[in-house]
Amino acid sequence: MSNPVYIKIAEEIKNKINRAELKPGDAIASEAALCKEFGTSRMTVRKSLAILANEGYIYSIPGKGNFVRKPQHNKYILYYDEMNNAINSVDKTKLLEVNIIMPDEKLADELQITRNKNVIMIRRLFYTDGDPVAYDVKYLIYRKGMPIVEKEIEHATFTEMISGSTSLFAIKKELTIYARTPDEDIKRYLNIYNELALMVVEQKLYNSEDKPMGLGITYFRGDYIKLQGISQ
Amino acid sequence: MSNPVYIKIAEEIKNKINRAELKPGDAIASEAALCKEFGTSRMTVRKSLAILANEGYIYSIPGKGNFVRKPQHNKYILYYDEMNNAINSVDKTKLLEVNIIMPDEKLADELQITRNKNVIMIRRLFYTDGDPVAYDVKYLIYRKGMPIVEKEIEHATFTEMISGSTSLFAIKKELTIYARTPDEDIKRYLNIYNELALMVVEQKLYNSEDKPMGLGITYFRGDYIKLQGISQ
DNA sequence: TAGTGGTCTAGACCACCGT
DNA sequence: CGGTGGTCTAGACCACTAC
Repeated sequence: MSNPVYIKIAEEIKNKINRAELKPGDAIASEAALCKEFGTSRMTVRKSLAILANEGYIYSIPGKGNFVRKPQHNKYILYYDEMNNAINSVDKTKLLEVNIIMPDEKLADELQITRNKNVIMIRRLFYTDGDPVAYDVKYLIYRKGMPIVEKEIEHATFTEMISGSTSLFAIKKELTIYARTPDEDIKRYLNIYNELALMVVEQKLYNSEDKPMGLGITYFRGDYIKLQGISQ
Repeated sequence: MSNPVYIKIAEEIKNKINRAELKPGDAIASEAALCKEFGTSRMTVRKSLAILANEGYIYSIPGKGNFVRKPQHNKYILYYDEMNNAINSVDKTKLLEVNIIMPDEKLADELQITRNKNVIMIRRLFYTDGDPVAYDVKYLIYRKGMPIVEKEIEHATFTEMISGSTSLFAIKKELTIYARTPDEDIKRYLNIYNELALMVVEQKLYNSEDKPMGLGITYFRGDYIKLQGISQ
């Protein structure tokens, strides 16, 4: 164990919190006190505290001190990619339609545009081992420089579609996840003959000015998708 | 704008990345070079770089330099609480059963215990405006000091149930989310008379030694739950 | 006024990488 | 070897809080 000092200090405080010697709301020793206790400089102590703050253990109030935070017991990390999930990955896609459409009221509202703006609609089917597992619709607000080449669109995830025209770092995305029963169209597309639930995932993309760039809705066969989240 | 220097440096580099002047894999200017460029000390520059690293923009290789990271375009933050979601919150609960059981093979396997260990099973219904919206089953490995008081159990979320006996900071949780059609039991519990999909959320709790502490399965009516995730 | 955290400096030594 | 990032020091000044 030749861990840096600031790691050791952070671990020590973390243990105190985990053993409940320090409870949420409690003040932890002042930076000066920690310097003395560990015989180190203030910058080192502050580095430890920065780690704890980053991991959600503590927060600081200038002029007062550092305090133990109430744990965020409902925050999870979720990895979502329409082509890959915990139990399945898409190995083939089929382009059903690419079209320029005028949005209906609901879509115009979602994309925060007027109804006379052009929107690219892309409808696809995703396959695994020859079976259709998901029906996918994407709506993209048309802008110049956008590649509407079928080759590029057919196999791309939502983010990949717009990666040509925008830096991926500048994008914000929102997911909405819910369960539905399929309508007749989707039953036909996904070869559903008996009762089966769908997992629906809506993806909404925003540019760096928080304006919507596109909306994607993917209807997965319930038996072909599991999403997984991990706390913190 | 009287932002600290380290914020300005971070923003400047961030902008270069967002404008694609710096692309994934590119090396950014060395710390010494940045010190000169911004007329500041190395610790200040390093603070800026620490922020960028934390936000996923860059990574560093000791002895080589700092490099622009490929954006994690599939990572989302999800807030999940079995009692509250984007479109609904539970206002009443009903305790169906609390029992000590011996786990079957599947459960014993999930909880990584032998089949002769005691497990607390809690079955509940969640209500909104008088209607049942979710059926909830929790399995907790029994340990001393665990409050099996019905009052405490009836209205608690999974994390709240174990918060008495363990520090919440020490807990890791995993979510598994999928869609299913209801079986006859659940149809009866949730007053489902026609086709309706269920959203199923499994919660698995681990202690600080990564040993399972409990498993919870919540079956939501599809029309009463939406989960939402935000990128980064 | 004394104590707290927030920012910043100008050094230092180290381990690691490339030539 | 020189250049890189990783760690660490011993100061400094500031704004804020509490008394």
